Amino acid sequence: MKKLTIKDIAKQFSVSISTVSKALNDSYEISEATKEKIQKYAKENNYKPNFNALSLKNRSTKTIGIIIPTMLKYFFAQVFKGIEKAALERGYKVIACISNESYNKEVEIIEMLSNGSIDGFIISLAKETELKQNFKHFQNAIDNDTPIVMFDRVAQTLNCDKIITDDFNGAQNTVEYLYKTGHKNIAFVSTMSDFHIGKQRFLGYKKGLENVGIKFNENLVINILERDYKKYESILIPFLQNNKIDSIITTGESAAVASMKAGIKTGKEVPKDLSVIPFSNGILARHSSPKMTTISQHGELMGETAAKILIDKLEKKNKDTITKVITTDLVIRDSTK
Amino acid sequence: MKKLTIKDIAKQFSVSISTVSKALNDSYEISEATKEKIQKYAKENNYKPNFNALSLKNRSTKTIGIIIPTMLKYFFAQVFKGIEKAALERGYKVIACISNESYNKEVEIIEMLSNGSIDGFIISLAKETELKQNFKHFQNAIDNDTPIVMFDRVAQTLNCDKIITDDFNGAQNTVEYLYKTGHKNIAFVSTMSDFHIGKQRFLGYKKGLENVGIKFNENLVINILERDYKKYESILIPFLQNNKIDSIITTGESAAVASMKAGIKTGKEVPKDLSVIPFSNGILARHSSPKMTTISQHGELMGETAAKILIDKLEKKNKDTITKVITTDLVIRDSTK
DNA sequence: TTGAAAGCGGTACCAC
DNA sequence: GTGGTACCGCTTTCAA
Repeated sequence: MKKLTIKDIAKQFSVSISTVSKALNDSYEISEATKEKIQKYAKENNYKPNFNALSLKNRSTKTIGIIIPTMLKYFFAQVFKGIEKAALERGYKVIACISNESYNKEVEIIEMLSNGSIDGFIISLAKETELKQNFKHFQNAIDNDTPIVMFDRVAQTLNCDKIITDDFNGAQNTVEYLYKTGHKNIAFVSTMSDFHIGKQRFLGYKKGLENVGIKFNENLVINILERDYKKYESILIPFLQNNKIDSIITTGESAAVASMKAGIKTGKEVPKDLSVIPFSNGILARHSSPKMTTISQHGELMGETAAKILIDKLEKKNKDTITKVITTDLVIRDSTK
Repeated sequence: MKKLTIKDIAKQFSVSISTVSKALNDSYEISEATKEKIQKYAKENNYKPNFNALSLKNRSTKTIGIIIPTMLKYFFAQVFKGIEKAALERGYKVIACISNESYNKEVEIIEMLSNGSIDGFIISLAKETELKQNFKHFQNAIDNDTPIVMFDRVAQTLNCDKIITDDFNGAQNTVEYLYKTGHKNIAFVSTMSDFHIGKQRFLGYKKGLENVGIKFNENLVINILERDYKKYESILIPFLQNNKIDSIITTGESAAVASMKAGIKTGKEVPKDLSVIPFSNGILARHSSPKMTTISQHGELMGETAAKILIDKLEKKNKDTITKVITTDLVIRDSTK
């Protein structure tokens, strides 16, 4: 069964295609009688205006391109959910692409979609791209009138809308919280020291220490490569043995789980002897034992916000370039005393 | 900067648009000299044939529509990764939509995309749809020449390609494995007894018991509603107290984590007194303590397979309706003795 | 109130 | 080797 077109309907009623088009769009030019019968027929036969014809005509696809490093991390899946939801509400579709942390893949995807497939992009940087600090492919898109909204891992030097987590304050507040609940030897475990957001979290940690009057001790900071995820525990055990530590802030969940395990293996009880708080987005935190207190990031809200800002821009409801900060919340569970 | 079109190039060199079109497509009709200069100019100015014009002309969008219940479960994220990868390799884009387990949302999405936006669908049923067993919206799409490939949660009664996990054998083999490693009181915890795949897993469990000569005991089977996920542990504690159980197979990760916790709270050691094996897709299993032995599902492979089968169908490389079974693997970790 | 025709950006057939 | 033109499905202006 071939799809019904305006032409078919026109033939059916022996009228012109313009009459049908106007009738379907409820134009005042067309008589009630004609409109009614055409609309009825269209509905009954499940007529749908062809997407590509419309997009061609309108020079607008009502489609958003998403480029994210992975869908396997809960945070990104959450953001995606938010984007998809907000987009659909406003009649937009979402083409989702995975960069796999690769610069080349990112470039390819932009190329592929820069042919009128999409009206705008929502992007979080691939690790490689962030290290390279090469944003030509994005600048290109922007120059071609394709707006970009970046979230979480954003290109500092690129002039586009941005949604970021309040990483600095998140870390700072957490240090203060730990201090208030009786911790004096607060360690910082980072698996993203190369990333801008990793640096912000570290700076927030330092500032937090300063605020409560604890002297910064670089021995209590450890940077681990994310790709060494299998060795987290074996790296953290000596770290805990060789230093006096009563609490740990980590930049992610896996490192927090490993910290708790390392703590237990070095004879500490969580949270009695060791409190652990990750920046996190939920899934492991809620299933570990004990369940973890987290610096929660509101991924879904980030996604919704990104979509709204992009669509506002596409529909000219907003012309300025804005950077929106989404605050973090400390969600208290059982890994802190 | 407006996007370059064939017309612009034609004007630039004072030739006709057909000449440009042919030159860009490297037609033998055009002189080398002309081809060269036009191709060079196009490349330098980043010319890209307009997607919507092409789709309109070719009646093919090279785009796949995905409808899945959620992206927050690791399994679905894995499948998505596989689809996206395989699709991109063959020059296809992917529009991803979330049904949120809702029948109405599923219908809406199909409606939205059935206007020439996509060439075919890859779908995993929303829970509501599976309960309703109402597949009209899918049948509609198929009747309109839009092929559908279903995976994991498939519509039994719908005539379309399907990719399924070998749930029955996965459970059966696991029972046999547990028996061989010295377990006699094997329990079955299901959080998807309403789903077809849940039933298959249960039947496989029963068959496995039969194979090794253990009499089926319905007291060792418990069905929990997934929405009661917060109560898993409190439901499982009496289950473990009131029955003699030395091992548990669960249909999902969360229930397995809860089983281990319940086991510990009732004085059992994992895996010494209690072995736990979930059907699973990895993330919690690898971070729990102890790490869990799993019946692994190969989500990414499922996704790749689904994409390939759909694209083969779209490109007429395959006309038959096929059902492909992806086998499970028992991945041994530390939750079994 | 209805219809003809141009145009969105391409491709491809047919003339020249 | 190059150009004219119809067509993909739809909207919109202008004329009837």
